Amino acid sequence: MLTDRQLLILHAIVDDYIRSAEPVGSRSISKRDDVTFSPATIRNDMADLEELGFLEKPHSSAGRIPSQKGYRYYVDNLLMPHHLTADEELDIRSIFNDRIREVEEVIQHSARVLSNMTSYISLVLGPEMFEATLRNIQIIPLSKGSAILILVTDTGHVENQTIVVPESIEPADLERTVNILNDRLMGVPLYKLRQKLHTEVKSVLRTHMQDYEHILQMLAPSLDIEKVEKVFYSGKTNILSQPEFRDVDKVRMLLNMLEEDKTMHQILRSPQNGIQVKIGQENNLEAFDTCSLITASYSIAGKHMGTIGILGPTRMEYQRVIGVVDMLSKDLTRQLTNLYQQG
Amino acid sequence: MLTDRQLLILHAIVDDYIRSAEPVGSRSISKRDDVTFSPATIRNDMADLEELGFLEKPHSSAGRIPSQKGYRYYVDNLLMPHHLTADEELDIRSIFNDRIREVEEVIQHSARVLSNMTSYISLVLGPEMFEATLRNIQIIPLSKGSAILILVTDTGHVENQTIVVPESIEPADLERTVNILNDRLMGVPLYKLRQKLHTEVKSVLRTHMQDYEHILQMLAPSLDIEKVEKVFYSGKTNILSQPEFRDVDKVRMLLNMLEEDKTMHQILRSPQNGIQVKIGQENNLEAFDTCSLITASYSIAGKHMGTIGILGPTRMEYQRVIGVVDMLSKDLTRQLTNLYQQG
DNA sequence: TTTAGCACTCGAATGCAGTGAGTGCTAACA
DNA sequence: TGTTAGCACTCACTGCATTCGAGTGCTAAA
Repeated sequence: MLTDRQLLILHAIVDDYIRSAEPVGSRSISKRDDVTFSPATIRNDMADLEELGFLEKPHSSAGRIPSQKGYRYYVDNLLMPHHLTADEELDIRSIFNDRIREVEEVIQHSARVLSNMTSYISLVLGPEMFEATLRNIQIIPLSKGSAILILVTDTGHVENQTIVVPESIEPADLERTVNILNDRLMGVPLYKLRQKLHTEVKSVLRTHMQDYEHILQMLAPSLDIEKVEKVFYSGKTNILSQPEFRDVDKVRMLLNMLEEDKTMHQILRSPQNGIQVKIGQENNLEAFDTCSLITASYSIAGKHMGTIGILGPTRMEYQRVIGVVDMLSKDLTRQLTNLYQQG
Repeated sequence: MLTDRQLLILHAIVDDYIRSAEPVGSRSISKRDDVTFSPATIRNDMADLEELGFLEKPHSSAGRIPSQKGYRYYVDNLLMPHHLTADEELDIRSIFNDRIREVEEVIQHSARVLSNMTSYISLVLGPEMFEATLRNIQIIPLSKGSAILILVTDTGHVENQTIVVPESIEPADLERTVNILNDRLMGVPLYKLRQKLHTEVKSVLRTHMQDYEHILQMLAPSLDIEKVEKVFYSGKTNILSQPEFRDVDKVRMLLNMLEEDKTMHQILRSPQNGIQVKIGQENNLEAFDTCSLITASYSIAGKHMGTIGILGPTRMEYQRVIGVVDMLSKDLTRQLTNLYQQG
């Protein structure tokens, strides 16, 4: 177990390093108000902390920097809860000041605010529309052979696609089809649409419509909702101000990774509630070896919607970021639930 | 006027510099197959070209690099038309291979292909829905106090917003309202919706609906379509491979500029037809001083839709990029027109 | 157990030749 | 008169030696 003094020193080193990005020496720590020991004493404890794996030396004549294990201990045991400043509260409030027009708009706005507040990269997954249920379906004829198919979910998400309408199908047929679809598919989760289409809807269509084969063919590809959701980012350029990203190659590696939708999707998809902190190699991704990821999920009426998070260097202001992300995810959940809860 | 030899040398220097990004010396030019003069002769012409402003020296003992004026002359007078390679044609074709589900999807896909082909940043403005006309309007009730309003344009664009529904309005009222709106607003350009709402629609609503004031209030903000369209990018990280962007500060300046939607919007908005090439300071934007922008517009059935383009260093492969952008914009126009032309 | 003292380490900064790619100028040449 | 060979000159870049200083580890004294 670590002694009180070792804890104090570890805490001081992490704090200092997060602020300055420079290796921390024994002398500078001994000068802090909350530290009363001499540099030599601190050096001894630093050597111990290094042996235990909490600190590392960039080279033998430099100060110490926290290791990944050091950050982990700091986050798990030393962190005090963060009380949002008045400015921070205002920033978060500002998201909900405007009239909410669209869920996605709010989420993206949140990402923007988050990256501005923290100077790191903010990431957003969702809203997760896969498990949402269908509220309404529309087909709007556009030209001779094409129409727009629109799906509205109970969470207010709108999905639209162009579909090709076979010659043989009349506007009146489309109208009847839409009525049948709304009648039979309302309340069905999106991922079950395809299946329902080929069972229940098929048999109903057969009894009512002459050309039901063509209609089925027209609808099938559109109702096969894919599971891939886009990941949104804000503040990608923020990391360019961080000293650990002075190196263009490192920046490129990181930014390229962010373009890999599948990987990022996987990393962000965490149905777990509450704040999650992944430090350095805990992300299991080479490009993120020197980054930390702080995420929280948001939901609508208890239904998991997506994830919002912050990506920064391992040398990150954990306390503040955790506080802000936590608050924002809770506010999001409350406000969206408020707006969309089943009435 | 420039002599033939000077033209040859200017051409050679620009070509070489575009390839190598290194100042070009007289000796290396004299070694080219198409050049038969000695380095000394070439030096004389280089001095002349410098005096005329077509070339510059980074420092007195280095080779020459093209000036902005040099690039301009190169683009205007020396460039040969580019014949697309088989691979390039394939890449462009690939955009239209998949079933087209959405205009925006195609446009963004185009941007991605374009940035991959060129290794520069591709930008896309549009599709321009401001002048599109309304094809259909829907209001889908969501919960007690909220609904989704959906606008479909003749170009297949779908716009949706959440609206707040006053307590006093019944579902039946909404349905009647939608019918009136479709009856009166179909074919109206989006930018005239607001005006029409307060004149024609207002008077019709008054005669049919008891609570028309509330309904107007509910609709007004949603039909006030803003003119701001988003600019999409692809390949932002590509410039990190360019030697002129070794400097993180320069990268940050450029990428930050790309986030300024208003400025970028203005820069890309050019109703002019055909290829446009803006070199360096011609962009009138400090962050773009060492960049060139190549743009072309695309349209649907003769109606201007948006702009697609490439942003790279002034040391850009003009010939190839111009060829590719030109081809793509024409293909886009053809394919989209095909799909959405008034039937 | 803590601290003062001291030798030691090593990266960063500085100064200084040497190198070489490139230039401009002059004089000779076709 | 236009072209070219020759040559002195410029200047970024590289490598090397030197200094500087922040920081360490160790030892011995308090």
